[in-house]
Amino acid sequence: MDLDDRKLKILSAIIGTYLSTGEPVGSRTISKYSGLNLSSATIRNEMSDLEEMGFILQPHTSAGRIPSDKGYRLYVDSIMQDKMRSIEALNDMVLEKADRLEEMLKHIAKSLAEKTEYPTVVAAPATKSNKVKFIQLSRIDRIHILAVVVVEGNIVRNKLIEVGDYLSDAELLKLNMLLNSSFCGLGADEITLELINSIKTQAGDYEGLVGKVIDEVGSAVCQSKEGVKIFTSGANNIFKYPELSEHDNAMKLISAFEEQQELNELVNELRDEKNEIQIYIGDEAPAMAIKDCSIVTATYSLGKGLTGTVGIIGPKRMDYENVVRALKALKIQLNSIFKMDNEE
Amino acid sequence: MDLDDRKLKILSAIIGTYLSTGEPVGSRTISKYSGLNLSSATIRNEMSDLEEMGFILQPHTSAGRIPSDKGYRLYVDSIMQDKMRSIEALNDMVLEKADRLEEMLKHIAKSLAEKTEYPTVVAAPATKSNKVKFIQLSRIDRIHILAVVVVEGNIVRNKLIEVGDYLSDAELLKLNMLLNSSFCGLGADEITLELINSIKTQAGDYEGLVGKVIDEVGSAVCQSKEGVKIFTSGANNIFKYPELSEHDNAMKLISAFEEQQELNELVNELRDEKNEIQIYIGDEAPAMAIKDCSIVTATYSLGKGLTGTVGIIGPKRMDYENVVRALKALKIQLNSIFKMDNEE
DNA sequence: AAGTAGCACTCGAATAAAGTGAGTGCTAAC
DNA sequence: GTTAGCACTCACTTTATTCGAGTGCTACTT
Repeated sequence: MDLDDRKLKILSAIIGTYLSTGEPVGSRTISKYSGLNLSSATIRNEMSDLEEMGFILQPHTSAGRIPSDKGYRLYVDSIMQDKMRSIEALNDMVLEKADRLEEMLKHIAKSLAEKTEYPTVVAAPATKSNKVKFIQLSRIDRIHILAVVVVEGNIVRNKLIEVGDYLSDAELLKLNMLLNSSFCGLGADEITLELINSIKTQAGDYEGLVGKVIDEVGSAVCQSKEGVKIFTSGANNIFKYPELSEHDNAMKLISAFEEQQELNELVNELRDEKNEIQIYIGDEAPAMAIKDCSIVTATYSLGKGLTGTVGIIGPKRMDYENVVRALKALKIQLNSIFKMDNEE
Repeated sequence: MDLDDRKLKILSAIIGTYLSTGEPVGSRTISKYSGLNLSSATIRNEMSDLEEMGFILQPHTSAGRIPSDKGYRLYVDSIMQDKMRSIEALNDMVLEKADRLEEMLKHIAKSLAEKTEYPTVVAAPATKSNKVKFIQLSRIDRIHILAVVVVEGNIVRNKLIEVGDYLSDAELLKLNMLLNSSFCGLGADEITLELINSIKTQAGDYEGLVGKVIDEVGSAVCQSKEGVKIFTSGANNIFKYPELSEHDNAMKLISAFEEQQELNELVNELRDEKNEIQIYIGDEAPAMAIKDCSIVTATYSLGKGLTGTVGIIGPKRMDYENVVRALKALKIQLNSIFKMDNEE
């Protein structure tokens, strides 16, 4: 059977209507409001074909049709682009330039959730090899040393370390110089066990302390995939969509958002090298918790392999057009922000 | 009318039964299982009295009785202590000693939520006047200065500041000395505008930079009540209690947990000077979102006026005994951890 | 051959009616 | 004071009924 133009138009009308109502769509509705000037009977015949082809399905006999995953897929792949209506862009999404990356990401998650009315997930940038920019040990009091590690992208980490003996200023200075001269500019792949051992030896009495600092450097620098920080917002939006707020579904989703574990895996799975916007419908996404949802993700880049992921989770009947548009706009903003950071 | 011993026993039986079943309790149930050896008719008479006195109520005629807020109140105030069964204490709640306070608090919220199966809220310690312990500016690159501020309780904050001109090591050292000698040991009440102005003047060309640092010092030191960090966990537990997972309620609760705004106010409202465990039943707590819940809070102290709050939110029929016990145990643990911190 | 009107049919959802049973209050007897 | 007994209440369950949106099929029109 052939998916001719008319069938496509009808399918588009069905999906469009279903997106906004969430109710199965009947032939009469399409006949009246699609502007195709066809009787409901004709529509019915076409619908019958579309169903046979697997693009739509009936929840039960004598109900209207709803899009199948395959139907949604066709929609986002081909139909959507054709009708990209001109809607005001997302430029009013204020991204105050936060000086801390984390705050900014949190803010992004929140803005996006408010704007789109869907739950959002933002994963912090991760890279296989962040480079160390700066290390500093400071004495806080007699027994506490504060280690501050800054890596590229100006991600700051600090760790309080207890020491047995008092360290003199001179000793601290020596350690600082040792650490900085050894590590600055190095990425995870360049920090070898050999190097670490050599430095520990050089540290002499302070091997323990230096060891702890190096641990921190390590975790700052290699941001292991699993450990990437993610920020979520708008989980409560699921209550706006009846099909998601049904008890079991809601529980799964809320749990996933709280635990973050599954989201983390999901986001990593979905980290896309091709740097484009991606749409996963239903089972296409590798996460049980959202198998009744769709997720749209964008990979943003802060340059030099520093990439993170932004995702919007919604019902399958989510407003793909606007979501995609919002993510595209966001991507541009993020890129420009990073450029600003660099130029200043 | 008199609340004699028998009435008390019956009330206790009603509440006990209701706590575990969540269903209205009938006279026959009490007659059979309470061990009082009274007929259902007698129980009915007593129940009628208890209802008149306001301790229990009927959802509708011909239903069993459920405890009223007043009944719960009496229960937690007097009945509960009498029957403190010996249940294994909460010593298996592992509190790995995290070196960062935040991680520890997060961990506490999580453990507690898992242990009790209720949502939990932990508010970071706040005090009107934390004292500054240490300030340090470091140059990260040509245009970025990292300011690290440590206050008592070893809370570390850092802020990245952009500067127009390159600062030499000597200048940085000078600023560091100026800041440390000026602020160390001071609390929020001692940092006056006069002092700030004087320092800014001394900073000369770097007034702007120093101003930003002072802002950070200010926010670190006075941890303004509203801004206290709170950690939540186990919000998904509400789905275990039908009366809370009903759509509207669930939405309110989940939103409250996500926004944190209302929780923050709540926790502040409930910060208790008397340092004891407190129970708020239903409307007793000043927060709309949890008006159908009870909340049990404990105030923990890390010494020197550094107090935080731990709260457990559950249905009114929550297991007060165990929750109170868990919080008491937690309190002891927290106190001892802090002592360890000090002695080391 | 493509489109349409018409009609019988389906089946979930909404509404109504009937039945069930846990629970009550009251009274009278022990 | 306690209890057995009984009539009564009322949410909940079950069953039956209706309703209507929507379908598939057939026959008629163009």
